[in-house]
Amino acid sequence: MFEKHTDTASLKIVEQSAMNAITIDCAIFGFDNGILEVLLVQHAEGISKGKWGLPGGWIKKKESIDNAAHRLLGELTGLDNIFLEQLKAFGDPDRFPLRRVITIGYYALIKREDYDVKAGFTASDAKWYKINEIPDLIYDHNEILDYSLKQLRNRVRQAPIGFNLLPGKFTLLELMHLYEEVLGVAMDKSNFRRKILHMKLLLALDEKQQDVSHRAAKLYKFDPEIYTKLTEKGFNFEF
Amino acid sequence: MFEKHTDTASLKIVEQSAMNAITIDCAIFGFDNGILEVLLVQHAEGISKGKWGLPGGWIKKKESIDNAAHRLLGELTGLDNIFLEQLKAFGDPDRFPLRRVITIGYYALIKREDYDVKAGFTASDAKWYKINEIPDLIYDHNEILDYSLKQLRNRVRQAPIGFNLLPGKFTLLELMHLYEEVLGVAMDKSNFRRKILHMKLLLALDEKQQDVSHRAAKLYKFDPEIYTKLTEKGFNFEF
DNA sequence: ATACTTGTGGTCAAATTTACTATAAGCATA
DNA sequence: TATGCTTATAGTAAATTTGACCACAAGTAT
Repeated sequence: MFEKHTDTASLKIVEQSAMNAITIDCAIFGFDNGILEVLLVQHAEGISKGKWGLPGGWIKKKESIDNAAHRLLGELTGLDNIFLEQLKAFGDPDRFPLRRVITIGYYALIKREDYDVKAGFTASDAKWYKINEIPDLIYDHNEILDYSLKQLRNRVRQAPIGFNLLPGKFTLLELMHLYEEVLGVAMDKSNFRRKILHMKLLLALDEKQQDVSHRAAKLYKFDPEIYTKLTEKGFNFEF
Repeated sequence: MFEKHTDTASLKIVEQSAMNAITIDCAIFGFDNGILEVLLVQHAEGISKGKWGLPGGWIKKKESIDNAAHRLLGELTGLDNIFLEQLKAFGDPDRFPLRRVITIGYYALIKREDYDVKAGFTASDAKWYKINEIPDLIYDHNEILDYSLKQLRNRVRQAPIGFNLLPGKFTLLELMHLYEEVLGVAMDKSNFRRKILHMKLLLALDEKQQDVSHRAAKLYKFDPEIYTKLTEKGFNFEF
């Protein structure tokens, strides 16, 4: 289970089977209604009781740090095969108030439609926050989150990881809005359409939007085969 | 002092004042005569005696990991203010043979003209290796080095960090050769010249090459002021 | 004086980007 | 059913950038 960050309590939680000076903290991004959000969890006890932070936890002695991150992520969201990348290690000597703990930051992208808060986490435990309405977080979690966002903005321009935030089928305009929101820029829909279609990374489906009060747009899906072919040759996702 | 990697010996080296399950390993790149090289150090004792690896060391209890990396780098090369960036943490459970140790990878770029192997490191202790002539390294250091190289190739296209490998004054062709070597591509000197000058990132000096047996090229230097201005606006260093 | 090497300044066609305009398709309302 | 509203989709023309060249300049070496 992802630890609900605690202070003194967390010290007791470290079992024999876990590394005791290294944690994992993860910024989980979701995209809902055109808005980029991040999943935060609330401290249950300790000196930071009531404060919010990134979900995190300990690394077991026998698992790799990537595995630990995937395990923790699965325990919190119930999701497997989530897009997850390591950011870097954060190691200020007094980032953690009680003793020296280095944390390894990760960021994850999930499809909100698949997500469901798991048992053990009530609505008051875990909550989505808009990325420009982030409160004061515990420890150095604001710094980690800022870095995550920076990294997300960089990576999204290098590789088509943005798809991990969208449902399986999406319209070109939804995709464009995602890029606009993540990168914080305005785009021209006509030019975006031309550019993205020209990459041949999308598969046009024989399906259209439903229940919209205007002309329905064609739905597309992302073609992972073509993607891997393109990444081998190296390509650029600038907009 | 950067540890000359040892196995059993290194365990004793960890003093009270250092974290005992986290190390730092650093890929130090240099550019000499048109060739990209990396600085490796040799094991003095232990089960990997004679094998080469990345220089590394322990993190003191009271220093940040960035500071630790800078300190270690200074101890080995005698250089301050070196360009240094964290890569990420490497944490396979059995990457280190004797117990669980997570390492934080860094990469650094240094100007070979400034570099001098420090006392305590003889020629047989530390040596520059061409990046396509890397031997089998200890532990997971080949993986770390591969990742460094990948990161260097990525970063060099995003930001003008390549300058950290060149002397203070350089010709446009030297700069181009650096990019050709790092990225492994061939470029057109005329087009390169046009593109790089168009960025207005270089300051033309009133000086020319000396002692060359052909027409001397104009020397340029990198203008950090213009660079910071440009980075704020965001720019692209693709070639 | 001549050949040789590298530096520097161009050209031109192709490709891409940017800023628009125009039309199509569907829904909502009068 | 006609009219307008909204979004989807297609196109166009100018500006910019790229890629593949060529030509001459400025030095060295013979």
